[in-house]
Amino acid sequence: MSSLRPNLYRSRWAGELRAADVGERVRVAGWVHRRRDHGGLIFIDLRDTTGLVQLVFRPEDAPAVHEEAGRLRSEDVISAEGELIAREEGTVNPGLPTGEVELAVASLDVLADAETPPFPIDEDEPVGEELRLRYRYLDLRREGMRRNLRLRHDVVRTIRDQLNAEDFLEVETPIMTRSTPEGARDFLVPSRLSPGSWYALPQSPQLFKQLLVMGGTERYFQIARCFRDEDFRADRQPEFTQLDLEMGFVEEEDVYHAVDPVLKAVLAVGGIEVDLPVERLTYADVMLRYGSDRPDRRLGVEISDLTGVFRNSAFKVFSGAVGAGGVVRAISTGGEWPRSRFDALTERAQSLGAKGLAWAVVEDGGWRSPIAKFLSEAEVERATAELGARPGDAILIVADDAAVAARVLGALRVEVAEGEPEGHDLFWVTDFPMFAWNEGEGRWVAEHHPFTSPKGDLDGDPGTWLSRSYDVVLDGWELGSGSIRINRPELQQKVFDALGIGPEEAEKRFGFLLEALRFGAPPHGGIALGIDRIAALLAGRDSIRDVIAFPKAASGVDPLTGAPAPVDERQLRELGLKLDPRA
RNA sequence: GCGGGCGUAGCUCAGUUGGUUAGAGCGCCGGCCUGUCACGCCGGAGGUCGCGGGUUCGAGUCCCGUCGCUCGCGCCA
Repeated sequence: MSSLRPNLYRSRWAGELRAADVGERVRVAGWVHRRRDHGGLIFIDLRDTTGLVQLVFRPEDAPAVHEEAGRLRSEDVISAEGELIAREEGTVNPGLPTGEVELAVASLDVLADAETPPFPIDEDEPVGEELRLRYRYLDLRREGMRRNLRLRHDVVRTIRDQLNAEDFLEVETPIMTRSTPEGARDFLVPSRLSPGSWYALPQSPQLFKQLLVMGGTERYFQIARCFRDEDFRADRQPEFTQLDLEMGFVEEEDVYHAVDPVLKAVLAVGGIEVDLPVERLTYADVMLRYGSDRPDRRLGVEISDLTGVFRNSAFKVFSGAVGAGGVVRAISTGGEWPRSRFDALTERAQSLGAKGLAWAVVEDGGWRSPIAKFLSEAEVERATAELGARPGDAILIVADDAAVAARVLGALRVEVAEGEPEGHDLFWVTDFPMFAWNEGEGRWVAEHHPFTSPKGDLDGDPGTWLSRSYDVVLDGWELGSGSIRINRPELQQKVFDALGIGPEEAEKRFGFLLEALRFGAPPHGGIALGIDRIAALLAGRDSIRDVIAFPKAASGVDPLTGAPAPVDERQLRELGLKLDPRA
């Protein structure tokens, strides 16, 4: 901490006092972190935002102050003044930055009393999350959260520094905007002045950043809050923060060129070194080899395609799947498992949508497996070779359509991987399919979003189109995602058409975008990086809640404020709203 | 919407095959203690075993329901 204006409460930061300051009259202020009352001597560890310093109260120095110190309790707020003294030899605490000194307190002000906290502040032992969130202001006093918030700050500051140096302009976009239902569910805000009409909170500043570039802001960024009304995960909150970025007159390489150094600088905040340029893999490649578009490659196990081996197999489960347009894929990994492990994995595979899971253990003469008797020697031999499996290895095989096989084996490879992954793994995934078929709705939906430039045979089957989009993945986490956007209205409408959004509906929902495109939009593209996820990863936390000051609990409520909460009848009336009595 | 795990003292947890008065560590309260830094020693208070029902002579433990928390699936362009 650099500057400090000495005032009524403090003349110095507690955590910055050093041997060089010995002899100085010092006043410090903060919370009672811990007390050690020896009856005679009393020691108090005083905590402020910079750290701890030991206060010592000696009855022979100031009897009244000593007596008052005896009444101090954890988390009382105090200001203490006295001479900073050197600790005697043998009483130095090498574990504390201020361990060579202590403050001999001559006067003490108790600024506020504290009730006993519901959980310990002075140690980072795990505490139930709901309790932590209910008393978040206490949780934030703890070392772990203080470190996490600092880390997050460093991440954001690094991003700003980097982009400022590259002449990006930070621009704010609206929080109250228009609902453009395509993708996640919107949070809605009723309009008092236009009863029956609603604002929506932005799922991302997507359209605004495109409009900014069309508006001549060729390099835009924002640390943007985004809102999505979907169910929670450890890495998903209804409101979250993105680095949102967009550039004009660019192709993919320009975006990588701009973002790679940002990634390098940001990850360096957490001590992660990466070499540039960041590696690039295609979607088709990662889906085949890892069964996921955001694989953790450090786990080692890779998926092998055995479709060719079993195309004409006498085992109809395999050849039948291939005949129906599906695939046969497998993973192999070391270790002989009990039957129960295979049963459990089969159950897991089925819960992920597989019809079944074939398994085998490689032995010298062939496979020990319930399906071994259906397979020819040649098939077993080729499959074993393809997998690179050795005697003792377990093999898990899925025969299904490609998407199911990828999903199931992608999950199983994570499940069977052994040991803690070491190091870090950062890469781009490129060449995503433009659309995914939504079984439930019976239509194509955009894999990224409908403003992404497609590529491939645009006169052919939309299912074969690829998109000019890219994700960046670190250690199995999707850190961000972006694309080169459409900059011509007729191509935009073509994509809308493929999505089943006719000209009339497109005009209604996205008319302002189509109109803007007609006024001369440069080729443009950008990306959004998840700040919460990056911070959580660098902090070594599984949950982004640990890097958000005031997150919602997994149930969607804020245990601290009680949000969401009912509102007054009067407020509803003003908004022209009436609750459905059935609700 | 679906599935897994959890719910016992303020906190973190243990609790055997269903069996006496439900325990531990930390915290809290009181006492003692002048060099501690996870201070130490002595003593003490503190429980709707999430809630409701059931089985049983007897339930923290078994069964059913329900609520809450959490992780995942669906969902999340």
